[in-house]
Amino acid sequence: MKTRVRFAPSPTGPLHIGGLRTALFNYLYARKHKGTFILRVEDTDQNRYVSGSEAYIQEALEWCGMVPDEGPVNGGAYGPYRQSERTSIYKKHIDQLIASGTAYYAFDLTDTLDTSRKEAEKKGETFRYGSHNRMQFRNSLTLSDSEIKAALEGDYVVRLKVTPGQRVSVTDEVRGNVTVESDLLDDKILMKSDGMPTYHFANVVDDRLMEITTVIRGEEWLPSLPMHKLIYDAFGWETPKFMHLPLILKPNGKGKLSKRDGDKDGFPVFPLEWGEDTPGFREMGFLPEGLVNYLALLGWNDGSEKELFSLTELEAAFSVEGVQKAGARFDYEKAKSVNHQYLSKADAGTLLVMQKAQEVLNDFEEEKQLQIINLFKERLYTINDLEEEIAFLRNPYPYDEKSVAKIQNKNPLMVLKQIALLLVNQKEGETIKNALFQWAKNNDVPLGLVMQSFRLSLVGKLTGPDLFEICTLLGKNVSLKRVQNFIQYLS
RNA sequence: GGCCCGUUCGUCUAUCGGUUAGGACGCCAGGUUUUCAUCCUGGAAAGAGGGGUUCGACUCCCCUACGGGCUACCA
Repeated sequence: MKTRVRFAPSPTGPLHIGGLRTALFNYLYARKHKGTFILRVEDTDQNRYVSGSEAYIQEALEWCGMVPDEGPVNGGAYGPYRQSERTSIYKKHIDQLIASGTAYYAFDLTDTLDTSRKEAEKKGETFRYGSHNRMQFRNSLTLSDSEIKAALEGDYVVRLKVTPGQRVSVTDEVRGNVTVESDLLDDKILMKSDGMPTYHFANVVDDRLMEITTVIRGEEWLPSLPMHKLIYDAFGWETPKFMHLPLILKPNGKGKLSKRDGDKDGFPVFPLEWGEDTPGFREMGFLPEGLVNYLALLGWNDGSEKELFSLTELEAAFSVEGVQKAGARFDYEKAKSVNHQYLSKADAGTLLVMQKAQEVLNDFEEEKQLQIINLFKERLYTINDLEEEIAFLRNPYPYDEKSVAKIQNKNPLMVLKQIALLLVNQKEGETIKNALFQWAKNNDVPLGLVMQSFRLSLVGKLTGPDLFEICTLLGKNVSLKRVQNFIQYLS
């Protein structure tokens, strides 16, 4: 049987990296098994629907290089990939369960249930609508045929009729068997009063109809897995395989990663920007390869010490055995470090089209842009670092006071005048490096003083790439001018 | 509270009964005939606790603790 997996997000806002990683693992699983990667949109909650999120999700997947093989627009043999467009399918399947007696109508008011819930809570218990109390409520199990017929004219939901006294056991590919007593399970609502299916029902029906072979999703679904099994059972269907992924946790503190954590500590939690106030990894200067690689490492490894994987390498290396059981804390420093590796290896052309590079390099001529990128790329953790790195190219001011203080009383003027002299006599295509070093040696001038004075005049501080490269980049005239300016400043 | 899942350096992780418990990020110290957020070398840093099983447990089992998730007509 051909492997088919699906990534099934809800369009309730931007996809965050937890969701993106779920998508990635689905994608990798599909590629590894030469299967099909499907994007299904679970838009059954009309209240939480946020327009633009579906497009966002697609753009994010595309940016990462994970384009779905099916969905969400190209219909075909499996019908629509948006659940809101599949309501007739769910209706048909609900009727099937009603007919077989594995589901029933319920007419209870939300208020009634809320009250029951509060009463139970007062007693320190959890309210459950199930075999022990379902006969106390208004539903098609307790009402007469004529009452049911009348009630069906108004609002109603459909609930799963859970058989008590059985052990429900399902296998998860990552954790092994998960077992729960059916007495503990709710008669879950399968169809809401607005006619939309709940997640649980739509999910099972669609996974079956779309011939999904392995369900790969976040660990938050693990507790409802036994209930899903019961829905499969109600239809007499075989279950697909299940793989529940560990959650991505806050960098520090309790709980799973949320948007607020990013806002607080200044790191992105979304792949792409969502509105102007919320930049994504792309806007923060990440290469998609860097993000994808880091995300793959969060909760998975290939059993070796290898850490750098291209998407293609991941497709081959991915395996269920390597999936971690415990939640993984998000670590922005590590993410940047991975990104740094990609940045330093990427070719200049790739880097130049990145947002920030465009922005800060725009007014240089193309050849200069390439020179700059090549000189600086090994120093960047994100492409956005470029802005600060090259700020001195426009001007080296203000001079870093601490650094100036370091050399001030060591007679830097003598050195600077010599540098100026060498620059004046510098020929096209030559560097003054050798001449300068030779002079320093002959006159017993410490090299540290020479280099620091020179760097301070060109850069304004004591950091940056190779100084003579910088000198070449700035050109003879600008370099000379800066040295003269610094002489003036010190005098 | 109930149920489910988990637990190796601060963090991500290797180990699938016998290892000086390895790597990466971060941190610290050196080095790269100049700086540095690059690069190289070195260092500090871990099996939650208690019981078993076994000749031998980080590894298998149980208990406790801790962490996470779920407990909606949200997904």
